[in-house]
Amino acid sequence: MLNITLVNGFTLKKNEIIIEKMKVTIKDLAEKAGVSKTAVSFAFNNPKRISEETYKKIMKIAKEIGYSPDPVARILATKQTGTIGVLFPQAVSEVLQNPYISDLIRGIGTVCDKEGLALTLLSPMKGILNNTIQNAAVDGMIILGVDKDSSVHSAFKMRNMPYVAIDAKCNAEYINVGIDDRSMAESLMDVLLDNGHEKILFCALKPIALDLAEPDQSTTIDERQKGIQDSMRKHNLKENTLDSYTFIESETSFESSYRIAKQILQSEDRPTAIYCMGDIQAFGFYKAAAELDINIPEDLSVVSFDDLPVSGILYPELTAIHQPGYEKGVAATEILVKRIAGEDCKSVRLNANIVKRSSVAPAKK
Amino acid sequence: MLNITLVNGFTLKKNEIIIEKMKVTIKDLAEKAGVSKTAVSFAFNNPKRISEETYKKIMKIAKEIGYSPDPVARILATKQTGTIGVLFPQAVSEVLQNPYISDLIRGIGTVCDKEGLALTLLSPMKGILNNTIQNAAVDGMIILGVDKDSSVHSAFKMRNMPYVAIDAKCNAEYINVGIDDRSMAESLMDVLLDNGHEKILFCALKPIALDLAEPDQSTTIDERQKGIQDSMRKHNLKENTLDSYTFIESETSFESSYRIAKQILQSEDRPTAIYCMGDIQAFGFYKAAAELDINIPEDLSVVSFDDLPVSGILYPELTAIHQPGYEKGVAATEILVKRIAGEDCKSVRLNANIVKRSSVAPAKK
DNA sequence: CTGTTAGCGCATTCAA
DNA sequence: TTGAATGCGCTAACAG
Repeated sequence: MLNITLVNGFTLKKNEIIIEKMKVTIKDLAEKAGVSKTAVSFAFNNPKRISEETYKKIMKIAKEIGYSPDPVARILATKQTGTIGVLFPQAVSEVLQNPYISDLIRGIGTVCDKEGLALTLLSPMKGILNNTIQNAAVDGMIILGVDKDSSVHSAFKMRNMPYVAIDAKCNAEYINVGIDDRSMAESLMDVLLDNGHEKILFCALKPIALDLAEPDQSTTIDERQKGIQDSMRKHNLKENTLDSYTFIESETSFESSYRIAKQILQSEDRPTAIYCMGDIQAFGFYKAAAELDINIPEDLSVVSFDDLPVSGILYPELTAIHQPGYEKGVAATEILVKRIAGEDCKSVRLNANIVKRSSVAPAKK
Repeated sequence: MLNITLVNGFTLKKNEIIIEKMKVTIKDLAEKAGVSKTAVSFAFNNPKRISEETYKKIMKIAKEIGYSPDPVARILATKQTGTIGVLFPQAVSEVLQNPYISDLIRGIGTVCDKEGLALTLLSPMKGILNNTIQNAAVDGMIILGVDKDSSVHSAFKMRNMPYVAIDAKCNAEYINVGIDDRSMAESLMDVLLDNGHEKILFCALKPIALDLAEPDQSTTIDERQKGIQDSMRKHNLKENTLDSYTFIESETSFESSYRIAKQILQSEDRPTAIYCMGDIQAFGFYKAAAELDINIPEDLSVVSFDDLPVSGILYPELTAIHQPGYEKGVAATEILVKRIAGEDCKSVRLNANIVKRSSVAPAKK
């Protein structure tokens, strides 16, 4: 394409009616100011290196002609993008339906703001996670809900890119930020079993089908299942009793949870207690129960993981594992920033705790 | 810094104990494969341009030595970052407390996924919005809640960067995606006035104090105020009666809304109706009311803007303006993509509608 | 169909 | 304190 440079600094593109403003570069500014490109560069990045006088002159002319350094060129030269990525295993539109994720991102965003970093939301390109890992222009990544796919980890290694996982394995070769899902799951199950519940429905988040041979199941769920079994053993229930419990999966949206809840609560032989893997699911059951005139907790006990701020809206108040979502985001990002700076870091296990409130009552006989 | 290149492709940095893997570049691959850099470039970007045979050879060696094109260098050369930014007037950690924003981002993310674009969350750098506009490495931006600050618009012009606003002015010189806030606000007020309410509390979102001389007040609120006055006029209330109504502001978090709600509902002379500018605030009032044994709608009517999916959890169901948050995000991003491609576009006004449910009852005398 | 060549815009080393 | 020269890794116009 032929560019005709006009005197007034505009460019006329052949075959296009558009007249677009030409980018004013460091060279233009240097010429107009009668200094070298280096001087201009210093003016913007390291003013101490040049005299007060030339600094002022450069800045004055910069304003006049509307110059500011091109971010991309600067990135190429410095090898620093000044942004970190959050890698989701699913489309952004899916993932953001879960308020827990918002909480996580809030935490990540807090540190980014503090560090002057931008935050980019990344999801699989053409369904392939590794494409994204290879092509994202970021200094480091935080990965969510990706555990067992080791190709992910080697992709990071190939790019030599620092990354930190949230809610993945804690004993793995990468850095993870999480809680003790197993023992927390146990405590939550204890509450139900102590109250004599026998017909319990477990409501998990739908496992994510990636570009993997076998559909991935997050280790978070694995750990929680172990915790649930720990509790059963403690209560002298055979482990395989778990099979007689119902285990369902739902999407991570309120509407989907609600739909499933409605269906379940209308069944003949409905459970007396619901064990949710996320508040968003408890939302669905609360709504469905209200509509069906099923009282919580008299007719139905509900417990859940997360205890998000916004879940305070639920009435009666939810018995739940208080999950430090925001703090997870903060911790993971702080670690990532250190790793980008070349420091060594270790996995972190954050504290969680059970909050017993009024959504559980003894099972009716 | 002195780099000693070792035979095995590792670099040893002086004064550092770190041994880091050296980046393998297009040049390395071209040499190893015995072809030109161009051939390699085509192999990755436009395979049809080279023979099947060389393509295979290149890709094979690429895998062996672990080559993949550097995203930043590619961006510099193509002048396309492949990412769009969402510019918030506040820190990400603030803004994400409002589920309405998540809804917006979901919509934006949907189009980004479809188009293969990354999405970066941008907030003011060092408190200055224009810094961010100047330095972000994106192809275009969507701006939220920034209206009256014309310096923002000239900053975009200076960078020659396409942008689209959400919830800003519709008759402005830039492209906006929004709803008819004025008439919607009127309908909502009608409901309250028709039910005989006279002590109404208006609950707005706290205006955003930017780096502006005068604190900005979003035009959304302006429009809604006009709508409210329209309704009052229609009901033969003097406009200045509005002054006798209470008008408060809250942060956009559930906790903040709840705190304020609790305070207000405990006052001697509490309002009989609450008019919320966002669901998140209605959440706060529902919770506070439940705790204070104030029944909705018998003792307190509540109406709101947004009607988010997750607000379905509220009981009794909320009378609200159904706001197409997700759709706004989609529409704005579709327009932005077109603008980046050089197409001309116009502002869009999306449909909203009032959903009358059970959170309103006649005022008690 | 393939390869050569010339930038993209900036930061930075080194010499002046 | 300043400036000339070089390179970052890639793409794309152009010539072969």
